[in-house]
Amino acid sequence: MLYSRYFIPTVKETPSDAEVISHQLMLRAGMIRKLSAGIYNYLPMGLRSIRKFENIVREEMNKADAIEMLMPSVQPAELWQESGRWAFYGKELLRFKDRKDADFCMGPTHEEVITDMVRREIKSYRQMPINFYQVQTKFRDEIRPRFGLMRGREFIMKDAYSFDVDSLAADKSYDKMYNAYMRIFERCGLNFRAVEADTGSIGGSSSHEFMVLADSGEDAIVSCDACRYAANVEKAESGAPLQPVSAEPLPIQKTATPNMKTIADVAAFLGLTSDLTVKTLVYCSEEGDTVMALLRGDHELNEIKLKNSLGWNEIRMATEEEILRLTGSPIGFLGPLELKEKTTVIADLLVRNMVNTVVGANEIDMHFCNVNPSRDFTPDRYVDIRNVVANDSCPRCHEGKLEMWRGIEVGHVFKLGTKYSQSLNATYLDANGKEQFIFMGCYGIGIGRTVAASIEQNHDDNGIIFPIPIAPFHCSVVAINAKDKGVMAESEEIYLKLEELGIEVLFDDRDERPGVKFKDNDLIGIPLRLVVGSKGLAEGKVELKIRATGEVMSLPIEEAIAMVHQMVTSALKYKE
RNA sequence: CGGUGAGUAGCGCAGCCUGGUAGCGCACCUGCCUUGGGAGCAGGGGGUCGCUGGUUCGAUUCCAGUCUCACCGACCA
Repeated sequence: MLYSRYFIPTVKETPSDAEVISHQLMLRAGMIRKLSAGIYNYLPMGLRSIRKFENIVREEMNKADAIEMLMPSVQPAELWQESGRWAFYGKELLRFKDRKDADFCMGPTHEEVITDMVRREIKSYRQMPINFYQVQTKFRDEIRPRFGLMRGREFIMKDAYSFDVDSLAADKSYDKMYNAYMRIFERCGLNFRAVEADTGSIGGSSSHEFMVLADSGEDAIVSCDACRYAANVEKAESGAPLQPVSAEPLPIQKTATPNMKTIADVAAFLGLTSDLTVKTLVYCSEEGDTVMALLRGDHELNEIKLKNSLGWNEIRMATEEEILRLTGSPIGFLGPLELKEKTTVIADLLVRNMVNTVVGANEIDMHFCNVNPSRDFTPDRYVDIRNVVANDSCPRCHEGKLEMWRGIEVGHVFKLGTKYSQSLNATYLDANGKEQFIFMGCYGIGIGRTVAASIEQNHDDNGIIFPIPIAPFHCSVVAINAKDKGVMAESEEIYLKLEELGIEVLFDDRDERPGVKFKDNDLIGIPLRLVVGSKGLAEGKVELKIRATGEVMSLPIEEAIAMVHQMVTSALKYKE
């Protein structure tokens, strides 16, 4: 490709509205341009990288016996009403009407559509296992789109759906996809973790997320430093053992705590550390049911765990008025004792063995001291409802400690069970002629997001450092002086030879000063660069620079070509 | 959805308080010069000042409405 005839609109200045590095660099390198909030044009360079990654995904999907197809991005409301998600999905689902006033939506995912197709076509156990996938543009009307391709509203996703005769077979399909995902992200040279995850609005029994480690990641994850346990904090189980009872219970005592509304205030006022107090939170369901959650003072509530333990769809903090009605007290002095109205009380596991702790008295400026669970109050249940923290002991091996990371979710695999096959009535006949529900799994990869995550992980002050498998071009040939006929002729010959070898080359033939060309080539992240100048040519040499390491070699022309060929070939060959 | 802020040339910004018809840097075009890390000189093109209405002799500037965008909040009892 001739740079002068291609389209790479680079910019020197960092656009003011781009916060994270990948967004800034994708804009500066001319890969994307914003059309509207969370909606982007993919310019040629951006598209090339995206296609590269898509094709890696396709290769691995095909290798894992998934079959490519393509479903529509516009979907009829009926299917969503049938599955129950038309009501459940909320505002993220972009809905609209056609000219006949019929309801439609932009597909945020395709479980309904694929299940509908499968229930019409798959009738026998002989037709399974089967797994369909597609690479499709999705639309989710995010509350707050940001970070460029990282959290767009319109985005490209690979999604796959497996169909099996029973749970055991479905587990096999799941494992196959899990392994394919491992290969995909390894092939891209990403530093990532597969972690246990909550299933969220997709539903299902269990799932793993594939997380690219990056400080800018929107998710917190933990991994054990001794065993293989790793999980999203939303899901991570608390493995900390109960503290042994260390003190004699003292008589309960009501104490004035004027204006001490936070745990930190109360603890400081009483001369305690916050882990010796109990914090009380009140939450409500959509229907207005309330629940009181008790946690050790230094811990955070995990809303997802609480929600799941109650079996509620949605959860929100109670308002001041609701709290006043329930406890008779303003915020800051809440506790499980002497409630005005009866409510469910759920305490975190670690609250059970606390001794002589502190809770609010449900009365302004008052707390109870020397409170002892089960003696002074009994929660309805003790459940793990807190967020794990760094250095918690591992819930699996109990030997290691948990480490915390930030991660970007680039892939997610789910075991769906029969959730959708039941709601959409997708059944087959087994070997005994008996009708059974199909077992499903679904598997997503954010295509654009993975490219962004890769940039997040691979860049320096000068710009992007693409790994060869997803770089828009493998190598650039930079002619130092476009007016020097000898340099141009030699550059072109090198360019053609490399292309003949199947290498994707960007030939920078522009009539620009060398500095401009070097800056652009660094910014757009081409992994290998051959510089052709008159001085080097006098000795029959060109310069090979490796973007990632900064390593520079002056080599005879043929050797340089061979070296590039060898480096590209070995980078693209994936070792099993 | 709430809070804050911003919309002026392709990009980044100034001007607005104190109304008189718009400017800077980069980018772009022409010419000269230059060619190993975003050069220099000279000349030039490009703006319904987000949109609608109001006040005024006159509005980018003041007022009202509206649209768009960005940032913050939804880690707390």
